[in-house]
Amino acid sequence: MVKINILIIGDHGLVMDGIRQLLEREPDMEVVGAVFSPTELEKDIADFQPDIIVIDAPSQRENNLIWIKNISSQFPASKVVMLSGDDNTEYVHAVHEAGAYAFVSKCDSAETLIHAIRESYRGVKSFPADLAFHDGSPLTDMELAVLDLIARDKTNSEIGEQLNISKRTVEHHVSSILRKLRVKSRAGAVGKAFRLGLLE
Amino acid sequence: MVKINILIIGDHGLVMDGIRQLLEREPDMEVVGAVFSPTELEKDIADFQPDIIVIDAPSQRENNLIWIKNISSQFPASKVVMLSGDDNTEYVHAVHEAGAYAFVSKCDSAETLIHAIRESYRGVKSFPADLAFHDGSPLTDMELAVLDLIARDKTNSEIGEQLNISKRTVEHHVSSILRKLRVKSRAGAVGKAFRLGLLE
DNA sequence: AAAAAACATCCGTATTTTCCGCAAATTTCA
DNA sequence: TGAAATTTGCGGAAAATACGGATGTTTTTT
Repeated sequence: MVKINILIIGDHGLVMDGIRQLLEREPDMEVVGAVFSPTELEKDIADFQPDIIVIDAPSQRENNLIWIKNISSQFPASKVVMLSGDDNTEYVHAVHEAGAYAFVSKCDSAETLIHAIRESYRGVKSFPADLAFHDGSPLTDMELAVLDLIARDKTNSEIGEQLNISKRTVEHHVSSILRKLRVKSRAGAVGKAFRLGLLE
Repeated sequence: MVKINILIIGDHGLVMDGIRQLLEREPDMEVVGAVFSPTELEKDIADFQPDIIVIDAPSQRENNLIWIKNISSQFPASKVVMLSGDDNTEYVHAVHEAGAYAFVSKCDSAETLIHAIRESYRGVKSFPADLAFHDGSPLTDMELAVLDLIARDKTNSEIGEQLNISKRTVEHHVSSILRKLRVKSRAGAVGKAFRLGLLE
């Protein structure tokens, strides 16, 4: 079985260990790493290749938002689940705007966190009910259009003709798609897109 | 909207025209061609690229079976819907064994034929209820294994290592996959495989 | 049991496509 | 007004694909 790879980011070793224990009890989850407020977040993500990043940072709330923005824009295949003691509406909204997939209050149960991780992995966002959200693709409209044509057996040149852009521009979109989905090949991108529900 | 491309093969021009009229009334279907008992079936399939081939041949029953076998083995992306006036059990069974996706008796209604075409297009076989059938992949086990790894972002070399075969052999399987699914690229193969239900 | 068909394995060569790095102008939107 | 998106170019290495050819095994058919 393919497990959900989870990276934990936090400040409190004790709390992070507790979360790790909680998640390791689940047969479909694996904590591949736990790092303290990272200075090299990109490297950590590249190393651990997490499907889910659980951020548990009681302080430095601005930093959290910056991290989330960076992750969701540069590594959208790693989905952020925010675990916070502060659940005022503005903050929750800011976390969502930043691109996180879930917001779980520390007042919630462990089941809530686990459920939020599974849902995020499936591409479904989980936020407090008082906010209405839409699931967004991490890809832009143009990237999605390109990806769709890739899945329909088109070459970059053909895609360029069809979308009235140059072959070179298509190549650029393709490389953005590969980076965002964290794959090496267009075939891998198509596979991942179907599994993530981006295509059907 | 992407229409279902249909090629009609038959002996009786009048009947074929009637079928064409029936099918053209459906907004999601397009009859891309109609040929009499073809001498160059391969060429016709390559030209018309049909999703569905409706065979309506009252005579030469052996030929029908041979055609179906050739189509299903060499061009499995074109699914055969057999339209026959002869619906004795042995013949229905032979048609199924040959690799057709549906068997419709001429005693049936037009709706039955249209439904059978849509189901076949989705990869679901339609045969008289007295026979039990299983949907089969047109790909061999090895080809399916290769295709799965392609969808998981692997290169041919990586696939070779993983399956303990040479890169060359992988290339051979890939070309078989492309031919059978009638696509030009591995990315197109992955897209088609997901849509046909070969992968998930 | 023998013949035929399908499957799996391997190799060479030539061409096409993909993918990456570097750089930069224009548009769009919050 | 910045940040993100879109657009395009050049050049080059790597991967994929097409086109041939060859051999042994397994399965199916006769």
